[in-house]
Amino acid sequence: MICNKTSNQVACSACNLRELCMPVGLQSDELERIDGLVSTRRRLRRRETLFHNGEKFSALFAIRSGTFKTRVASEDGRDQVTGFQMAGEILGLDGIVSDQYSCDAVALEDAQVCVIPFDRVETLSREVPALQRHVHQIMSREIVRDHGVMLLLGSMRAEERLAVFLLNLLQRLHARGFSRSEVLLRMSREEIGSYLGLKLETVSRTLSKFMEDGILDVQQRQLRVLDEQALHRMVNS
Amino acid sequence: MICNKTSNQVACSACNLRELCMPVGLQSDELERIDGLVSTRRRLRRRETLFHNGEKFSALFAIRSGTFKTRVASEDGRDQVTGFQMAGEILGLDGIVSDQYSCDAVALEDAQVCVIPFDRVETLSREVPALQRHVHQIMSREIVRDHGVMLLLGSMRAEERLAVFLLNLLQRLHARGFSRSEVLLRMSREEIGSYLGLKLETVSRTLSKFMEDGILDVQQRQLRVLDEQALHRMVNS
DNA sequence: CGGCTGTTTGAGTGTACTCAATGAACGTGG
DNA sequence: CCACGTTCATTGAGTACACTCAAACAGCCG
Repeated sequence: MICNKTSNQVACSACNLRELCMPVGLQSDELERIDGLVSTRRRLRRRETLFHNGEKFSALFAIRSGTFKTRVASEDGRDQVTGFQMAGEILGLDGIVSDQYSCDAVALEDAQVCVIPFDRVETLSREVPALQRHVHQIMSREIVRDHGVMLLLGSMRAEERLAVFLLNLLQRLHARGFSRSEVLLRMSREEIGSYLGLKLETVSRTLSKFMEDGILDVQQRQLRVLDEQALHRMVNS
Repeated sequence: MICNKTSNQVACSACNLRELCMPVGLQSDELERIDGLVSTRRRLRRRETLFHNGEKFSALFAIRSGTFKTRVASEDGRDQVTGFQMAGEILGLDGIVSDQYSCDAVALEDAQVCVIPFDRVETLSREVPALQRHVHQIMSREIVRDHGVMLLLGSMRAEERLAVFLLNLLQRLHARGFSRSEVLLRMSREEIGSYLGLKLETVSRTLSKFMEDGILDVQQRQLRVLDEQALHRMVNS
Protein backbone atom coordinates (compact mmCIF):
# COMPACT_ATOMS: atom_id res chain seq x y z
CA MET A 1 0.00 0.00 0.00
CA ILE A 2 1.44 3.29 -1.07
CA CYS A 3 0.74 5.92 1.47
CA ASN A 4 3.04 8.61 2.71
CA LYS A 5 2.93 11.86 4.55
CA THR A 6 3.12 13.85 1.41
CA SER A 7 0.41 12.12 -0.52
CA ASN A 8 -2.03 14.98 -0.12
CA GLN A 9 0.52 17.69 -0.73
CA VAL A 10 -0.05 20.35 -3.28
CA ALA A 11 3.03 21.67 -5.01
CA CYS A 12 3.64 25.42 -4.86
CA SER A 13 3.31 25.43 -8.62
CA ALA A 14 -0.22 24.07 -8.33
CA CYS A 15 -1.28 25.87 -5.15
CA ASN A 16 -4.18 28.25 -5.43
CA LEU A 17 -2.24 30.73 -3.33
CA ARG A 18 0.63 30.96 -5.76
CA GLU A 19 -0.31 34.50 -6.73
CA LEU A 20 -0.11 35.55 -3.11
CA CYS A 21 2.47 33.39 -1.41
CA MET A 22 6.11 32.36 -1.85
CA PRO A 23 5.91 31.85 -5.63
CA VAL A 24 4.78 35.38 -6.32
CA GLY A 25 6.42 36.73 -9.44
CA LEU A 26 8.31 33.57 -10.37
CA GLN A 27 8.50 32.19 -13.88
CA SER A 28 7.02 28.77 -14.44
CA ASP A 29 10.42 27.08 -14.65
CA GLU A 30 11.46 28.76 -11.41
CA LEU A 31 8.14 27.79 -9.92
CA GLU A 32 8.82 24.12 -10.47
CA ARG A 33 12.20 24.43 -8.86
CA ILE A 34 10.75 25.69 -5.62
CA ASP A 35 8.21 22.90 -5.34
CA GLY A 36 10.71 21.19 -3.08
CA LEU A 37 10.62 24.04 -0.59
CA VAL A 38 7.71 22.73 1.43
CA SER A 39 8.61 19.70 3.50
CA THR A 40 5.23 18.99 5.06
CA ARG A 41 1.96 20.51 5.97
CA ARG A 42 0.72 21.04 9.44
CA ARG A 43 -2.84 21.41 10.66
CA LEU A 44 -3.67 23.45 13.70
CA ARG A 45 -6.80 23.81 15.72
CA ARG A 46 -8.06 27.06 17.11
CA ARG A 47 -5.82 28.32 19.94
CA GLU A 48 -3.00 25.95 19.07
CA THR A 49 0.42 27.53 18.82
CA LEU A 50 2.47 27.02 15.69
CA PHE A 51 5.66 27.98 17.49
CA HIS A 52 6.48 29.81 20.62
CA ASN A 53 9.08 32.20 21.93
CA GLY A 54 12.37 30.46 22.63
CA GLU A 55 11.66 27.42 20.48
CA LYS A 56 14.43 26.34 18.13
CA PHE A 57 14.08 27.94 14.73
CA SER A 58 14.19 25.65 11.77
CA ALA A 59 11.48 26.64 9.36
CA LEU A 60 9.29 29.37 8.00
CA PHE A 61 5.59 28.74 7.66
CA ALA A 62 3.35 29.75 4.81
CA ILE A 63 -0.28 30.01 5.80
CA ARG A 64 -2.52 27.95 3.57
CA SER A 65 -5.72 28.60 5.44
CA GLY A 66 -6.81 30.18 8.65
CA THR A 67 -5.76 33.25 10.59
CA PHE A 68 -2.95 33.65 13.10
CA LYS A 69 -1.82 36.17 15.60
CA THR A 70 1.77 36.73 16.65
CA ARG A 71 2.58 38.12 20.05
CA VAL A 72 5.64 39.06 22.04
CA ALA A 73 5.84 39.09 25.80
CA SER A 74 7.67 41.45 28.09
CA GLU A 75 9.57 40.13 31.07
CA ASP A 76 6.83 41.13 33.46
CA GLY A 77 4.08 39.24 31.74
CA ARG A 78 2.45 41.89 29.60
CA ASP A 79 2.09 40.88 26.02
CA GLN A 80 1.61 42.64 22.75
CA VAL A 81 0.01 41.30 19.62
CA THR A 82 2.42 42.20 16.83
CA GLY A 83 0.25 41.17 13.92
CA PHE A 84 -2.58 39.16 12.45
CA GLN A 85 -1.65 36.94 9.52
CA MET A 86 -3.76 35.25 6.89
CA ALA A 87 -3.49 32.96 3.88
CA GLY A 88 -0.35 33.42 1.82
CA GLU A 89 1.55 35.26 4.52
CA ILE A 90 4.77 33.99 6.04
CA LEU A 91 5.40 33.31 9.71
CA GLY A 92 8.67 32.76 11.52
CA LEU A 93 10.98 35.42 10.08
CA ASP A 94 11.74 36.59 13.61
CA GLY A 95 13.50 33.31 14.31
CA ILE A 96 16.34 33.68 11.83
CA VAL A 97 18.52 36.10 13.76
CA SER A 98 19.03 34.09 16.94
CA ASP A 99 18.11 30.66 15.69
CA GLN A 100 15.05 30.65 17.90
CA TYR A 101 11.63 32.13 17.46
CA SER A 102 11.17 35.33 19.40
CA CYS A 103 7.39 35.42 19.47
CA ASP A 104 4.41 33.10 19.71
CA ALA A 105 2.26 32.33 16.69
CA VAL A 106 -1.25 31.21 17.61
CA ALA A 107 -4.02 30.02 15.34
CA LEU A 108 -7.19 32.06 15.73
CA GLU A 109 -9.20 29.42 13.90
CA ASP A 110 -8.49 25.97 12.50
CA ALA A 111 -5.65 26.42 10.10
CA GLN A 112 -3.17 24.77 7.83
CA VAL A 113 0.39 25.83 7.10
CA CYS A 114 3.16 24.75 4.76
CA VAL A 115 6.38 24.00 6.60
CA ILE A 116 9.36 25.49 4.77
CA PRO A 117 12.69 24.38 6.25
CA PHE A 118 14.88 27.43 6.25
CA ASP A 119 18.02 25.67 5.09
CA ARG A 120 16.15 24.75 1.92
CA VAL A 121 15.23 28.39 1.46
CA GLU A 122 18.87 29.37 1.74
CA THR A 123 20.09 26.63 -0.56
CA LEU A 124 17.46 27.21 -3.20
CA SER A 125 17.72 30.96 -3.18
CA ARG A 126 21.39 30.66 -4.01
CA GLU A 127 20.34 28.84 -7.15
CA VAL A 128 17.19 30.73 -8.04
CA PRO A 129 17.78 34.48 -7.95
CA ALA A 130 14.07 35.20 -8.24
CA LEU A 131 13.47 33.26 -5.05
CA GLN A 132 16.30 35.06 -3.34
CA ARG A 133 14.81 38.36 -4.34
CA HIS A 134 11.42 37.22 -3.15
CA VAL A 135 12.71 36.22 0.28
CA HIS A 136 14.36 39.61 0.64
CA GLN A 137 11.12 41.29 -0.33
CA ILE A 138 9.08 39.32 2.16
CA MET A 139 11.40 40.38 4.97
CA SER A 140 11.53 43.96 3.77
CA ARG A 141 7.74 44.04 3.56
CA GLU A 142 7.51 42.93 7.15
CA ILE A 143 9.87 45.73 8.19
CA VAL A 144 7.82 48.32 6.33
CA ARG A 145 4.63 46.95 7.83
CA ASP A 146 6.11 47.16 11.31
CA HIS A 147 7.07 50.77 10.73
CA GLY A 148 3.47 51.48 9.82
CA VAL A 149 2.32 49.92 13.06
CA MET A 150 4.83 52.04 14.95
CA LEU A 151 3.34 55.12 13.33
CA LEU A 152 -0.10 53.97 14.37
CA LEU A 153 0.90 53.20 17.94
CA GLY A 154 3.04 56.29 18.33
CA SER A 155 0.83 58.98 16.94
CA MET A 156 -2.77 57.99 16.34
CA ARG A 157 -5.84 58.25 18.51
CA ALA A 158 -8.14 55.35 19.25
CA GLU A 159 -10.59 56.02 16.45
CA GLU A 160 -7.85 56.39 13.88
CA ARG A 161 -6.15 53.23 15.02
CA LEU A 162 -9.30 51.23 14.66
CA ALA A 163 -10.07 52.75 11.28
CA VAL A 164 -6.59 51.89 10.02
CA PHE A 165 -6.90 48.39 11.40
CA LEU A 166 -10.27 47.74 9.75
CA LEU A 167 -9.27 49.20 6.41
CA ASN A 168 -6.11 47.13 6.37
CA LEU A 169 -7.96 43.97 7.32
CA LEU A 170 -10.62 44.49 4.67
CA GLN A 171 -8.08 45.32 2.01
CA ARG A 172 -6.17 42.12 2.68
CA LEU A 173 -9.33 40.06 2.69
CA HIS A 174 -10.43 41.70 -0.51
CA ALA A 175 -7.12 40.73 -2.11
CA ARG A 176 -8.04 37.15 -1.19
CA GLY A 177 -11.40 37.33 -2.87
CA PHE A 178 -13.57 38.20 0.09
CA SER A 179 -15.95 41.07 0.49
CA ARG A 180 -14.48 44.52 0.79
CA SER A 181 -17.11 45.55 3.30
CA GLU A 182 -17.89 42.53 5.40
CA VAL A 183 -15.74 40.49 7.73
CA LEU A 184 -16.07 37.93 10.47
CA LEU A 185 -13.47 39.00 12.99
CA ARG A 186 -11.32 36.08 13.99
CA MET A 187 -9.89 37.92 16.98
CA SER A 188 -11.37 39.10 20.25
CA ARG A 189 -11.69 42.71 21.36
CA GLU A 190 -8.82 42.12 23.70
CA GLU A 191 -6.58 40.89 20.89
CA ILE A 192 -7.50 43.84 18.71
CA GLY A 193 -6.80 46.11 21.66
CA SER A 194 -3.44 44.54 22.31
CA TYR A 195 -2.48 45.00 18.68
CA LEU A 196 -3.62 48.63 18.65
CA GLY A 197 -2.26 49.57 22.04
CA LEU A 198 -5.74 49.99 23.51
CA LYS A 199 -7.76 48.31 26.23
CA LEU A 200 -10.55 46.02 25.15
CA GLU A 201 -13.16 48.39 26.59
CA THR A 202 -11.84 51.17 24.40
CA VAL A 203 -12.07 48.95 21.33
CA SER A 204 -15.64 48.08 22.22
CA ARG A 205 -16.60 51.69 22.90
CA THR A 206 -15.02 52.88 19.68
CA LEU A 207 -16.84 50.23 17.65
CA SER A 208 -20.07 51.31 19.32
CA LYS A 209 -19.35 54.91 18.41
CA PHE A 210 -18.74 53.93 14.79
CA MET A 211 -22.12 52.21 14.84
CA GLU A 212 -23.84 55.30 16.25
CA ASP A 213 -22.18 57.33 13.50
CA GLY A 214 -23.52 54.95 10.87
CA ILE A 215 -20.04 53.93 9.76
CA LEU A 216 -20.23 50.30 10.79
CA ASP A 217 -22.69 47.61 11.61
CA VAL A 218 -21.25 45.35 14.28
CA GLN A 219 -22.92 42.26 15.67
CA GLN A 220 -20.36 40.64 17.92
CA ARG A 221 -17.66 39.53 15.53
CA GLN A 222 -19.66 40.03 12.41
CA LEU A 223 -18.73 43.43 11.05
CA ARG A 224 -19.96 45.36 8.06
CA VAL A 225 -18.64 48.66 6.77
CA LEU A 226 -21.44 51.01 5.78
CA ASP A 227 -19.31 54.05 5.00
CA GLU A 228 -15.81 53.22 3.88
CA GLN A 229 -15.10 56.81 2.95
CA ALA A 230 -15.74 57.87 6.52
CA LEU A 231 -13.08 55.42 7.65
CA HIS A 232 -10.64 56.80 5.12
CA ARG A 233 -11.37 60.33 6.27
CA MET A 234 -10.64 59.35 9.86
CA VAL A 235 -7.16 58.32 8.83
CA ASN A 236 -6.30 61.28 6.64
CA SER A 237 -7.39 64.16 8.81
CA MET B 1 48.08 61.87 -11.60
CA ILE B 2 46.49 58.89 -9.97
CA CYS B 3 43.57 59.88 -7.90
CA ASN B 4 40.24 58.17 -7.68
CA LYS B 5 37.17 58.16 -5.55
CA THR B 6 38.18 55.02 -3.76
CA SER B 7 41.66 56.03 -2.80
CA ASN B 8 40.73 56.56 0.82
CA GLN B 9 38.54 53.49 1.09
CA VAL B 10 39.00 50.95 3.79
CA ALA B 11 38.15 47.39 2.89
CA CYS B 12 35.60 45.60 5.07
CA SER B 13 38.34 43.15 5.97
CA ALA B 14 40.38 46.00 7.41
CA CYS B 15 37.55 48.09 8.85
CA ASN B 16 37.54 48.62 12.57
CA LEU B 17 33.83 47.94 12.59
CA ARG B 18 34.21 44.45 11.19
CA GLU B 19 33.20 42.87 14.49
CA LEU B 20 29.98 44.85 14.43
CA CYS B 21 28.99 45.40 10.83
CA MET B 22 28.38 43.38 7.68
CA PRO B 23 31.40 41.09 8.10
CA VAL B 24 30.29 39.80 11.48
CA GLY B 25 30.99 36.11 11.82
CA LEU B 26 32.70 35.64 8.48
CA GLN B 27 35.88 33.65 8.01
CA SER B 28 38.91 35.52 6.75
CA ASP B 29 38.64 34.09 3.25
CA GLU B 30 34.98 35.07 3.10
CA LEU B 31 35.87 38.44 4.49
CA GLU B 32 38.13 39.15 1.57
CA ARG B 33 35.43 38.18 -0.87
CA ILE B 34 33.03 40.77 0.45
CA ASP B 35 35.54 43.60 0.22
CA GLY B 36 33.95 44.44 -3.10
CA LEU B 37 30.56 45.04 -1.49
CA VAL B 38 31.12 48.68 -0.74
CA SER B 39 31.11 50.84 -3.85
CA THR B 40 31.82 54.20 -2.28
CA ARG B 41 31.65 56.14 0.91
CA ARG B 42 29.43 59.05 1.52
CA ARG B 43 29.84 61.84 4.02
CA LEU B 44 26.87 63.61 5.49
CA ARG B 45 26.57 66.69 7.58
CA ARG B 46 24.21 67.08 10.47
CA ARG B 47 20.57 67.21 9.29
CA GLU B 48 21.41 65.93 5.82
CA THR B 49 19.22 63.09 4.59
CA LEU B 50 20.85 59.92 3.37
CA PHE B 51 17.72 58.91 1.50
CA HIS B 52 14.11 59.86 1.64
CA ASN B 53 10.74 58.27 1.25
CA GLY B 54 9.92 57.52 -2.37
CA GLU B 55 13.50 57.70 -3.60
CA LYS B 56 14.62 54.89 -5.87
CA PHE B 57 16.19 52.06 -3.91
CA SER B 58 19.55 50.87 -5.06
CA ALA B 59 21.77 50.38 -2.05
CA LEU B 60 22.00 49.59 1.61
CA PHE B 61 24.13 51.79 3.81
CA ALA B 62 26.45 50.70 6.58
CA ILE B 63 27.08 53.42 9.10
CA ARG B 64 30.78 54.03 9.61
CA SER B 65 30.44 56.94 11.96
CA GLY B 66 27.71 59.20 13.25
CA THR B 67 24.13 58.66 14.32
CA PHE B 68 20.99 58.59 12.21
CA LYS B 69 17.29 58.64 12.74
CA THR B 70 14.77 57.03 10.44
CA ARG B 71 11.24 58.37 10.24
CA VAL B 72 8.05 57.57 8.41
CA ALA B 73 5.33 60.05 7.62
CA SER B 74 1.58 59.60 7.59
CA GLU B 75 -0.49 61.10 4.83
CA ASP B 76 -1.61 63.98 6.99
CA GLY B 77 1.84 65.18 7.91
CA ARG B 78 2.45 63.55 11.25
CA ASP B 79 5.67 61.68 11.44
CA GLN B 80 7.10 58.96 13.58
CA VAL B 81 10.73 58.27 14.31
CA THR B 82 11.14 54.53 13.76
CA GLY B 83 14.67 54.21 15.06
CA PHE B 84 18.05 55.67 15.91
CA GLN B 85 21.00 53.97 14.24
CA MET B 86 24.69 54.07 14.99
CA ALA B 87 28.02 52.77 13.73
CA GLY B 88 27.90 49.27 12.25
CA GLU B 89 24.14 49.30 11.71
CA ILE B 90 22.51 48.98 8.33
CA LEU B 91 20.10 51.46 6.76
CA GLY B 92 17.81 51.02 3.78
CA LEU B 93 16.30 47.57 4.29
CA ASP B 94 12.83 49.09 3.94
CA GLY B 95 13.56 49.90 0.31
CA ILE B 96 13.88 46.34 -0.96
CA VAL B 97 10.23 45.42 -1.15
CA SER B 98 8.99 48.15 -3.46
CA ASP B 99 12.27 49.24 -4.99
CA GLN B 100 12.00 52.58 -3.27
CA TYR B 101 12.85 53.68 0.22
CA SER B 102 9.79 53.99 2.43
CA CYS B 103 11.26 56.23 5.09
CA ASP B 104 13.68 59.10 5.52
CA ALA B 105 17.12 58.57 7.02
CA VAL B 106 18.57 61.73 8.52
CA ALA B 107 22.02 62.27 10.02
CA LEU B 108 21.85 63.56 13.59
CA GLU B 109 25.50 64.55 13.45
CA ASP B 110 28.20 64.58 10.82
CA ALA B 111 28.45 61.05 9.57
CA GLN B 112 29.97 58.68 7.11
CA VAL B 113 28.38 55.65 5.49
CA CYS B 114 29.51 52.83 3.24
CA VAL B 115 27.34 52.53 0.15
CA ILE B 116 26.51 48.89 -0.57
CA PRO B 117 24.76 48.43 -3.92
CA PHE B 118 22.05 45.88 -3.31
CA ASP B 119 22.61 43.96 -6.51
CA ARG B 120 26.12 43.23 -5.30
CA VAL B 121 24.67 41.95 -2.04
CA GLU B 122 22.41 39.61 -3.94
CA THR B 123 25.13 38.42 -6.29
CA LEU B 124 27.70 37.88 -3.59
CA SER B 125 25.37 36.21 -1.16
CA ARG B 126 24.62 33.58 -3.77
CA GLU B 127 28.30 32.76 -3.74
CA VAL B 128 29.10 33.24 -0.09
CA PRO B 129 26.59 31.42 2.10
CA ALA B 130 27.91 33.10 5.23
CA LEU B 131 27.07 36.47 3.73
CA GLN B 132 23.65 35.25 2.71
CA ARG B 133 23.01 34.06 6.22
CA HIS B 134 24.26 37.36 7.57
CA VAL B 135 21.93 39.41 5.39
CA HIS B 136 19.01 37.30 6.53
CA GLN B 137 20.02 37.83 10.11
CA ILE B 138 20.29 41.57 9.73
CA MET B 139 16.76 41.73 8.36
CA SER B 140 15.42 39.36 10.97
CA ARG B 141 17.10 41.40 13.69
CA GLU B 142 15.33 44.49 12.45
CA ILE B 143 12.00 42.68 12.57
CA VAL B 144 12.61 41.53 16.13
CA ARG B 145 13.69 45.02 17.13
CA ASP B 146 10.53 46.48 15.62
CA HIS B 147 8.42 44.03 17.59
CA GLY B 148 10.13 45.22 20.74
CA VAL B 149 9.26 48.80 19.87
CA MET B 150 5.68 47.77 19.27
CA LEU B 151 5.59 46.25 22.74
CA LEU B 152 6.97 49.47 24.15
CA LEU B 153 4.53 51.69 22.28
CA GLY B 154 1.56 49.45 22.88
CA SER B 155 1.84 48.67 26.53
CA MET B 156 4.34 50.77 28.46
CA ARG B 157 3.94 53.98 30.39
CA ALA B 158 6.08 57.04 29.83
CA GLU B 159 8.64 56.25 32.50
CA GLU B 160 9.07 52.69 31.31
CA ARG B 161 9.45 53.78 27.70
CA LEU B 162 12.17 56.21 28.58
CA ALA B 163 13.94 53.67 30.77
CA VAL B 164 13.89 51.10 27.98
CA PHE B 165 15.12 53.69 25.52
CA LEU B 166 18.02 54.77 27.69
CA LEU B 167 19.08 51.25 28.61
CA ASN B 168 19.03 50.22 24.98
CA LEU B 169 21.00 53.26 23.90
CA LEU B 170 23.62 52.77 26.58
CA GLN B 171 23.93 49.09 25.86
CA ARG B 172 24.57 49.73 22.19
CA LEU B 173 27.07 52.46 22.95
CA HIS B 174 28.79 50.19 25.42
CA ALA B 175 29.11 47.52 22.72
CA ARG B 176 30.97 50.18 20.71
CA GLY B 177 33.42 50.89 23.45
CA PHE B 178 31.73 53.88 25.06
CA SER B 179 30.76 54.38 28.65
CA ARG B 180 27.90 52.31 29.97
CA SER B 181 26.65 55.18 32.07
CA GLU B 182 27.28 58.34 30.14
CA VAL B 183 25.99 59.54 26.81
CA LEU B 184 25.72 62.70 24.77
CA LEU B 185 22.26 62.50 23.27
CA ARG B 186 22.40 63.12 19.55
CA MET B 187 18.63 63.62 19.30
CA SER B 188 16.29 66.29 20.59
CA ARG B 189 13.53 65.77 23.14
CA GLU B 190 11.07 65.97 20.31
CA GLU B 191 12.81 63.20 18.39
CA ILE B 192 12.97 61.01 21.47
CA GLY B 193 9.30 61.73 22.04
CA SER B 194 8.39 60.85 18.49
CA TYR B 195 10.23 57.55 18.78
CA LEU B 196 8.60 56.72 22.10
CA GLY B 197 5.11 57.91 21.22
CA LEU B 198 5.30 60.79 23.68
CA LYS B 199 5.24 64.57 23.44
CA LEU B 200 8.48 66.41 23.98
CA GLU B 201 7.17 67.95 27.20
CA THR B 202 6.50 64.51 28.60
CA VAL B 203 10.04 63.42 27.75
CA SER B 204 11.42 66.49 29.47
CA ARG B 205 9.22 66.05 32.53
CA THR B 206 10.08 62.38 32.82
CA LEU B 207 13.80 63.11 32.60
CA SER B 208 13.36 65.73 35.31
CA LYS B 209 11.56 63.21 37.47
CA PHE B 210 14.40 60.70 37.00
CA MET B 211 16.79 63.43 38.16
CA GLU B 212 14.70 64.17 41.25
CA ASP B 213 14.73 60.46 41.99
CA GLY B 214 18.50 60.38 41.74
CA ILE B 215 18.44 57.98 38.80
CA LEU B 216 19.94 60.30 36.23
CA ASP B 217 21.98 63.41 35.91
CA VAL B 218 20.86 65.37 32.87
CA GLN B 219 22.41 68.58 31.63
CA GLN B 220 20.73 69.32 28.34
CA ARG B 221 21.92 66.51 26.12
CA GLN B 222 24.63 65.30 28.40
CA LEU B 223 23.19 62.41 30.35
CA ARG B 224 24.63 60.26 33.08
CA VAL B 225 23.03 57.25 34.69
CA LEU B 226 23.49 57.23 38.45
CA ASP B 227 21.36 54.20 39.23
CA GLU B 228 21.19 51.70 36.39
CA GLN B 229 19.43 49.15 38.58
CA ALA B 230 16.58 51.59 39.13
CA LEU B 231 16.13 51.82 35.37
CA HIS B 232 16.08 48.05 35.09
CA ARG B 233 13.52 47.83 37.85
CA MET B 234 11.28 50.31 36.02
CA VAL B 235 11.16 47.96 33.07
CA ASN B 236 10.57 44.72 34.93
CA SER B 237 7.83 45.73 37.29
C1' DC C 1 23.98 91.51 21.30
C1' DG C 2 19.80 89.75 19.21
C1' DG C 3 17.43 86.10 17.19
C1' DC C 4 16.66 81.36 17.07
C1' DT C 5 16.17 76.80 18.53
C1' DG C 6 15.55 73.75 22.03
C1' DT C 7 14.29 72.80 26.93
C1' DT C 8 11.95 73.28 31.19
C1' DT C 9 8.04 74.01 34.01
C1' DG C 10 3.17 75.25 35.15
C1' DA C 11 -1.90 75.05 34.76
C1' DG C 12 -5.77 73.06 33.02
C1' DT C 13 -7.91 69.59 29.93
C1' DG C 14 -9.15 65.36 27.62
C1' DT C 15 -8.63 60.75 26.10
C1' DA C 16 -8.19 56.41 27.33
C1' DC C 17 -7.73 53.87 31.55
C1' DT C 18 -9.47 51.17 35.80
C1' DC C 19 -12.97 49.08 38.23
C1' DA C 20 -17.42 47.23 38.11
C1' DA C 21 -21.77 45.37 36.74
C1' DT C 22 -24.72 43.54 33.26
C1' DG C 23 -25.74 41.03 29.25
C1' DA C 24 -24.97 38.01 25.26
C1' DA C 25 -22.99 33.97 23.10
C1' DC C 26 -20.85 29.64 23.29
C1' DG C 27 -19.52 25.08 24.69
C1' DT C 28 -19.99 21.28 27.88
C1' DG C 29 -22.16 17.90 30.35
C1' DG C 30 -26.18 16.13 32.46
C1' DC D 1 -32.18 19.44 24.41
C1' DC D 2 -31.77 22.45 28.01
C1' DA D 3 -29.17 24.15 32.05
C1' DC D 4 -25.18 25.60 33.45
C1' DG D 5 -20.71 27.71 33.62
C1' DT D 6 -17.44 30.20 31.10
C1' DT D 7 -15.88 33.38 28.02
C1' DC D 8 -16.53 37.51 25.62
C1' DA D 9 -18.70 42.06 24.88
C1' DT D 10 -21.01 46.18 26.29
C1' DT D 11 -21.78 50.11 29.04
C1' DG D 12 -21.27 53.25 33.11
C1' DA D 13 -18.77 56.00 36.58
C1' DG D 14 -14.79 57.88 38.17
C1' DT D 15 -9.69 58.46 37.66
C1' DA D 16 -5.07 59.14 35.99
C1' DC D 17 -1.74 59.87 32.78
C1' DA D 18 -0.18 62.26 29.17
C1' DC D 19 -1.75 66.01 26.35
C1' DT D 20 -2.38 71.12 25.02
C1' DC D 21 -1.40 75.71 25.60
C1' DA D 22 1.54 78.99 27.50
C1' DA D 23 5.43 81.31 29.44
C1' DA D 24 10.07 81.59 30.85
C1' DC D 25 14.67 80.17 30.35
C1' DA D 26 19.14 78.33 28.44
C1' DG D 27 22.38 77.66 24.86
C1' DC D 28 24.07 78.55 20.32
C1' DC D 29 25.27 81.02 16.18
C1' DG D 30 25.68 84.75 13.28
